Amino acid sequence: MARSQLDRGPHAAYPHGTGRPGGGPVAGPDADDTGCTVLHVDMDAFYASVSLLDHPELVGQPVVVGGSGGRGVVLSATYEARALGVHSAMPMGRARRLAPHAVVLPPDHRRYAEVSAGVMEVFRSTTPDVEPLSVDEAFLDVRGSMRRLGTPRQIAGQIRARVLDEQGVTCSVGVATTKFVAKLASSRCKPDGLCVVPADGVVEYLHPLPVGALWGVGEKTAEHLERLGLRTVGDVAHTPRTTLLRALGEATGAHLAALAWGRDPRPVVGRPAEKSIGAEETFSSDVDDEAVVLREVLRLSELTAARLRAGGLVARTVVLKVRFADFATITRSRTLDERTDVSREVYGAARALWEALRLDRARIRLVGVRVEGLSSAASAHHQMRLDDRDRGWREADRATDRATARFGSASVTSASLLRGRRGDPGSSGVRPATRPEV
DNA sequence: TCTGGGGTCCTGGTACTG
DNA sequence: TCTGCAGTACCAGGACCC
Repeated sequence: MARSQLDRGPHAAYPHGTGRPGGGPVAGPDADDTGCTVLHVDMDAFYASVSLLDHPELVGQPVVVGGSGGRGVVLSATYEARALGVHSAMPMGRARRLAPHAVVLPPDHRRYAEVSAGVMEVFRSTTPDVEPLSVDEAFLDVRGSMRRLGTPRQIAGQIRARVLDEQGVTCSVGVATTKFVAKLASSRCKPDGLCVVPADGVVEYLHPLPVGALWGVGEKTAEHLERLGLRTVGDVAHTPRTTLLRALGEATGAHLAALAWGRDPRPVVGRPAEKSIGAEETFSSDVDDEAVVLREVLRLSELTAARLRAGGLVARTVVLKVRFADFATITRSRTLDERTDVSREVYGAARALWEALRLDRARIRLVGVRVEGLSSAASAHHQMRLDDRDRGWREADRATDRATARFGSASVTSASLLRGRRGDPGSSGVRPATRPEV
């Protein structure tokens, strides 16, 4: 989806590959695709496009998808809304001022997952080498599919046609020799575009672009580079590597030095294993009541631990995140003696971290709970059987998971969470079973 | 002008250990 | 027993991406 700086940057020096002074197209739908076996497919305004499938009467109108609460941000917007200045991640209040007549739709994540699965199926029937980046974009390595399906350009065309035909939404495809350049190309031919960056045109394509086009350069790094007098990718490319390393650190400096010359050795691989799982929640208004904060920490701990168990994982480290009313954010973490997937243990660690902060009626905007150091539960549980310190809690969690799977997430909750919901209208029709307080 | 939520990666500091 | 050192783990924060 178009959310990065890449997407928001000014257009390429040779947009849509109409040509370059004194030569063939440096990039565009008709450029030479020899050796360009990496495709980046990015759905156009995905959430908004999918929402319009269920609201065809709104096609052609400015539509914004986002939370309707006071603190929501724009998840996606149609190109008609974008023309008015609305973009994703923008606060909803500001979007409403920019586009007062825009229709605001709430997100429908179930529907997005459905369409995403269909799109990914198109990708996988094209090549087994698919690396999903998110629900709406993926890298494809089509080297092994060319004999069957044609040139990379032809394959890109087939994918675009099938996605539109089967799912009713458009996508843009970048075709290049590397992931970075393919991603850049797809972002710069949106919407509903195709852009090939030929192997011998990469440097010419990259160097006029602003530094923000480099993958990993956000607002802060761009400012940093600007202070060094570096405004374009070409400026970065012609800066001594040692200077970049000194200014940006070893990893970032080396990364940018390579990307600026179009060097990106990362292969297209399947989705790597998750490294952390977490949940966070922004309160609808700032909270200074510790009991309210702890109830939320409990709910987030249970949610996080349930996701651990659903994935057959255990975690070693628990991280508590707190954002204050002034947006200052801190994190505190604790590494446990034993890996766990038990809600009570995750909450226990998170609560201890909260108490160690010793806050005195601080105004809290957000709390979050995250677990890291993930590994397979199968091996960890073998160890745990030798010391079944939490057998009862683990069994309670399993029972909760079964009830949740059967009756929905509202069916079982901790006693303290139930108290927190007192006065809320019941919604499930299933009488919630309470769990012991933790 | 007001900044969500789910993540990854990197950096620098500190503590621990052999 | 103490000290210095190097390697490693942990911790906290920042930046970035979608």
